[in-house]
Amino acid sequence: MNSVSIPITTQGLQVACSACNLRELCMPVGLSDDELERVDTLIGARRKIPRGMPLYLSGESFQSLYAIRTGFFKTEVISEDGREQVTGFQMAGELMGLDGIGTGQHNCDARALEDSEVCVIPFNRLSELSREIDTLQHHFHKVMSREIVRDQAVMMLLGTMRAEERLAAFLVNLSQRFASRGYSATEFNLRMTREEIGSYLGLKLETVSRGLSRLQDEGLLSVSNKNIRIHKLDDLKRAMSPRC
Amino acid sequence: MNSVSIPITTQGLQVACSACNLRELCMPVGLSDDELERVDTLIGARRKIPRGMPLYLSGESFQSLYAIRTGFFKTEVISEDGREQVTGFQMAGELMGLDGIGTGQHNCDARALEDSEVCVIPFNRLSELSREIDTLQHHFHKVMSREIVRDQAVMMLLGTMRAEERLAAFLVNLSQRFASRGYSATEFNLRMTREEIGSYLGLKLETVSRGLSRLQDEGLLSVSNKNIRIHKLDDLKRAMSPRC
DNA sequence: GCTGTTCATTGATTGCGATCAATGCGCGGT
DNA sequence: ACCGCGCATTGATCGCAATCAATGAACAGC
Repeated sequence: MNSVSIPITTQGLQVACSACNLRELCMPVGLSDDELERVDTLIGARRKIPRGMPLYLSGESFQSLYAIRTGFFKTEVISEDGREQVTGFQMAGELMGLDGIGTGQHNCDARALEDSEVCVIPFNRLSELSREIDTLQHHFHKVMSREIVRDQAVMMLLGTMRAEERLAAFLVNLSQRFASRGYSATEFNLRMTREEIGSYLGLKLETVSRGLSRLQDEGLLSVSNKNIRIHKLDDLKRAMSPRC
Repeated sequence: MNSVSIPITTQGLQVACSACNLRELCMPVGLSDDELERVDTLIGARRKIPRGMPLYLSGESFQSLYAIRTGFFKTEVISEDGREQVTGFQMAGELMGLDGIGTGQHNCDARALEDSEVCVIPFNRLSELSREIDTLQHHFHKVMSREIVRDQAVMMLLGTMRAEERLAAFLVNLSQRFASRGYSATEFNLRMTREEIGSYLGLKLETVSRGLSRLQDEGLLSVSNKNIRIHKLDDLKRAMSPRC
């Protein structure tokens, strides 16, 4: 436990960015000590979000970005005519709120799928600081760009893949993100319901359920409620491609 | 013709950003004369892209963003397993290439659908200048953010809408973009084929064709090859919503 | 002007995923 | 431990869009 050496604030236990174990995920590398110190001042506060509660809602004024410290979120867009769609699932180290910059209002709901904690990053401060620290500026631009690329990958999934392929792609993606955080790539618990998976993948919950059962029958994985054990990750990756 | 008073360079006829009639579309408003002058230096060159030719291809090293001066483009992602999907259609005043910032490589193909001309914006110069000019920085962040929001809207289209609804949404979107450029909102020529529309909307070309015929039968519009005349824009907007 | 090619339309049929429906399971609350 | 409710699974059927197929229209090249 390194938290004993960390300053305690009114917000509770605080870990500076410079000491955060998620640093490689959400901060640029190669900052000088001086720069790192200034980046530490970026984080305005922490916020704990209990499971089921919103971090922000569509229409709320945009002030800050949020970096997930612990937990799991979904973002969901609700259109004028009442359609809902999950646009993403976010986990530790990922940034939320980028969609609010354009209009000054949040454009989707962000909701915790389990008890979570985020770092609040006031956008004004980030803008200022990124004018002074090239590396930070470039890192921020990269993060936004990667979000665009991620969205394009989802567009391709929704536009061209069949149900089982989408499911395989979804699971492989989760697997990789867990792995890059030091968790098992082959065994994990889903934080979201079948319905939320379906909404994200453009499928109905029954189709998601059937797809998982099918992948299980094929021996690629085992499903037990929210627990997933991937037995043949290679084959699962192959299942993302057509006619195999 | 105001071009007689404009400096001529080796690139041919040049219009400074400060004098460009697309300024409101691709540049921030509220710049001082001094700032405007510096923004003028941003544009490295012009490039003419003949119909069918690529502006850039996936995998090429990313150096610049491109602002469309005239013409019409599509961007297309090609996945490892050979799937292709049109991820967007871009017209005058819109920015292309944002997806390349994250990896340093272009991530999709950008191809001219008609003879086109773009302003080349070296990304390094844009980064530098946006460190000095707050307004420019903020504008750039807004543009990126809006791209994310746009992509999310496409995700919703692909995830939740039926064929005819997608088609209506597509046409209404085109209509609005033409209108905001001073062209007719109700009569325009499509620059892309049915197949390209289908790829963008996650439909087959036959379905696109049938959908257009159906909207025509319903009296909402007339189709004659690539020419579209919208008769009832309000009803077309309503056709975006389920069961009407 | 003719020809070949690309693009578009329309019809017939198929098949995947949606829908409707019933049952089962797990978890939180008391 | 029991109940109640949300969540998940599985089956039966339906319907929309994909697919297969044929024809026609537009357009570029010679």
